[in-house]
Amino acid sequence: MNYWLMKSEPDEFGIHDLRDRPRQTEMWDGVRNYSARNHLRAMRKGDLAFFYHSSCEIPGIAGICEIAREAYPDPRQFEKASNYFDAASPKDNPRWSAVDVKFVRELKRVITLQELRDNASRLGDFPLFKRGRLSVLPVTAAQWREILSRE
DNA sequence: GCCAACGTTGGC
DNA sequence: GCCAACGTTGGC
Repeated sequence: MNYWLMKSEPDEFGIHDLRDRPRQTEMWDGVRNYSARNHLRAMRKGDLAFFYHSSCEIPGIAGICEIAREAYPDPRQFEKASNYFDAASPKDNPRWSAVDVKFVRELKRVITLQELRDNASRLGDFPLFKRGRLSVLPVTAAQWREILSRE
């Protein structure tokens, strides 16, 4: 099993929105960055992901979700009215992928970006700090455990 | 709202 | 294939 971190702006879609969805499941669409997309495609059903709140008052990890459906073509890329429409994406070889995520639980408290930074040495090479603004990124099992131990 | 850090695009 | 210009992300 693999671990991931997925970013979302809580004003748009936060961990509570996922919790309140029918079947507590939602399509994770709109990823328009190739390395993030490649991470989506590497996800397997049952993998776990940190649900990270970005662009908000207190950025950090707010909950845990599970990959409920593996990568499939993101329907938004073909919808002209969508912000995520991509006229250059071939119908027979869609450029962008989505997965379905299912709510697992909220964390007892948000583990903030500040706190993660303060403990960077214990996390080792953590892509959240480095690879720019990637919205979907891998987490090692050791990092997963280390972060949850702070809860 | 600013701006640094990246990623993407497109001219050459 | 280089790289400047441009766009986006996301913390602050």
